[in-house]
Amino acid sequence: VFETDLSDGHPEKLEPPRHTRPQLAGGAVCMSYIVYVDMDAYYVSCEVRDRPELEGQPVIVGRRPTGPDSRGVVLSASYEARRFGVRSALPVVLADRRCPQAIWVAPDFEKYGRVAEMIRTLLKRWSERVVPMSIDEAALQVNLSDRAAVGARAREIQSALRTELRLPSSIGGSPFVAVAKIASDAAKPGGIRVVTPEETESFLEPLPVRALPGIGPKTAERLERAGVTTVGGLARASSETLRRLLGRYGEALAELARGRPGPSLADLPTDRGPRQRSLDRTFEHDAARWEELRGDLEEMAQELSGILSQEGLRYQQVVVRMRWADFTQLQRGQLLPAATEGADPMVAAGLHLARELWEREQAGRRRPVRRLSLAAGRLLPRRGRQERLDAFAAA
DNA sequence: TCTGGGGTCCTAGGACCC
DNA sequence: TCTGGGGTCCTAGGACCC
Repeated sequence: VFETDLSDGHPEKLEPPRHTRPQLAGGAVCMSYIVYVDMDAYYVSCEVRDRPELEGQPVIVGRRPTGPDSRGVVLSASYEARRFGVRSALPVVLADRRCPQAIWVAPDFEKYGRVAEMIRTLLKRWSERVVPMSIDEAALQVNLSDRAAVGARAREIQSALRTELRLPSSIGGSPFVAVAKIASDAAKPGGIRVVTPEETESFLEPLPVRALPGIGPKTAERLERAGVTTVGGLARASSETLRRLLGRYGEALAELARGRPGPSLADLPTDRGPRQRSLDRTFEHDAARWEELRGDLEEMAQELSGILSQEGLRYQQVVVRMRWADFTQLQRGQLLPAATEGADPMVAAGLHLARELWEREQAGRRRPVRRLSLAAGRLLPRRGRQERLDAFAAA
């Protein structure tokens, strides 16, 4: 999450922000801290919570492979399992090979969502501003400006999570959201790391560029080819180099590397509704016939529209994605004339789009399909008023 | 080593509008 | 008949995150 493009057509954004933004240069005024809470081995911890006998065991959340060509990856691994080289995103086949004695637990996402709500409720005890950053991470504005006080607060929070919810966590502290997150990573597992403004540069300097949120494998590789491997190196890179390598985004990353703030917590949206809902299905064996795709797509549209209506959401866009064995993928989307609900328009649009992608592939390389995805976008909350001229008929 | 399922944001090009 | 400068929206693809 970085600010970019401040000047393009948004003159109001050039004005100083309403709130006090922490500053590094020019004197430390009101360096109010952010405490960043990141749960350890979250899915596994949720399971251990319900089954204490799993404590201290090598536990893997994921679907245990049934054969050598089982598809799937590990969702979460306990630290005991990690000792065998098992980690999230590792193919389940390899995980089973590396740690045959592991205890496998099938994922229960509803549970993880419920527990996440409990965590957020607990965190609100220490701050009115709790911003969920993902299912297992949250940032809190704590209105403290002294490292000892922040450390003490972090210990209180960590101990409440452990005793009241029986969940382990790692906590980072910094006036800057991104630095607080990086500090929580550095504190894993089970630790607390507070980085003062004065320490920020020396804390970041030696880290690999990959430690910065927003730098993934591709960007790291591009940087490495230019001789930039550490955050310190990134901070020292010239503007031209960054622009050439990473475009406009590069400047924002370098600012972060130099220890300057990204957006403040007050700028991060807390409870914006979802942008998209989607379902993905990876075939056990790549699909080579249209009938297989069609059947699955209809099922997925039924399920997805059901989820949306449960959430009270209408959709105005339908997107279909296909991935082939070589992992390349293609997508086609369609904007509907109006926000709508129910399965029928989704089935119709989905089939049309999938057919288009399918025909295109049949005209060319005719690869079988590995994964099929269906997404609904442009989501709007359902309201009780008429949205379409022809809605009278339905009413 | 062989890669799931769910999301987010950014960018570039084209169509279109005034 | 050929044309500027500004903007928005849409689509597709890419990178990243947990």
